[in-house]
Amino acid sequence: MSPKSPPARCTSFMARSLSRKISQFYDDQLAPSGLRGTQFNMLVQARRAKDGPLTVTRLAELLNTDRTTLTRNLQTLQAQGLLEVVPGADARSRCVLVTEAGEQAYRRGAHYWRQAQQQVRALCGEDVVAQLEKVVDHMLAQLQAGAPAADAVLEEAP
Amino acid sequence: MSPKSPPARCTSFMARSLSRKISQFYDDQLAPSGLRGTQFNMLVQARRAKDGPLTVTRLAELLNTDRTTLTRNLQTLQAQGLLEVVPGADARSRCVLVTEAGEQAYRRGAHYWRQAQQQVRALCGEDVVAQLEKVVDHMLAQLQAGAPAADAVLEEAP
DNA sequence: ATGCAAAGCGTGTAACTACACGTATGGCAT
DNA sequence: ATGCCATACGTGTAGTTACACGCTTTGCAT
Repeated sequence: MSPKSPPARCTSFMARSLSRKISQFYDDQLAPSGLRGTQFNMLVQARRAKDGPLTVTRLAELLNTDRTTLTRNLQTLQAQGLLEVVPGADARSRCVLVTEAGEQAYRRGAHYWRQAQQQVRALCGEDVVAQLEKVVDHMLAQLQAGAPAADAVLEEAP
Repeated sequence: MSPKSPPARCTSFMARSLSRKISQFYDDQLAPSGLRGTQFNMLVQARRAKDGPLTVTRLAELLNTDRTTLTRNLQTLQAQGLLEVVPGADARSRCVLVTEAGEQAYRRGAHYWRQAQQQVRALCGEDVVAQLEKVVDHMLAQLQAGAPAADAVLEEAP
């Protein structure tokens, strides 16, 4: 028998700590552009609207966030005139569009974002960042698949 | 010359995505205890008060958060009667204490937390979680050291 | 003793996050 | 045509996060 599994550190706490520190780093770097990291990422994904209608729900999926969270976050960018939310083909859906000001903000932010990317790699090591990428991909996929599986147990008998 | 470095994915976005999903997972697991993940972690660290006075600032360091963030987060636990914040030896400082109700909540939460820890390991793999731990440790250390270094550039000439 | 920098804390403000819930539209079987 | 479920979305509420700022207390140098 295993003598006593070590009281392993909290995975959630680790992930949260890292997220906060890295976000602060990116926010600092992006500050001159007037964008926060979250906002820049929203802009990046919203630019996919160029390749076809982009609904709120679809954008939320791309950003790995709750749809209702995106609704709130879109508001700050709308207030700044960087995004528009217009009625979609379907009368239910609403689609996101990047305004010209939004495009400019994106280009402004992209410069500082690239700097942040480089600095993080310089600080932490290219290999470490690559490892993080791998780990995140794997864990997100497993969590995505695992959470519904837990729910299904309760819905097995309708 | 390098032909064109690939447009690497955003490290901040990866970290945030992982943090959100894992936090949701832990929050779900901890739900029966009436605690959120953040709250449970606060409780865990606050229990160090047993080994000597624990100031707000010190606790914030242990939790890798901004001190003012902790001030807010403590309020929800105080409102539930799980923590107390009392004047410290130093008339400036305030110290955190875990109440008896807090101890009970901790024990209740610890059960579900262990389950969450196990499930994450089962889902994602022991090795992957270990890798995450390594990467987080390394990156946090580097970012901690790196951010001040950037500031120092501006304070070099007083 | 005085005065001044540093330590320790809280608040105002603003952003990010998601669950529970409610609303309206669409599509399809009857 | 009707009815019903699924789809798409917003809001109420509550928790998490941090920066800028201001307050009191402490400790030390003058």
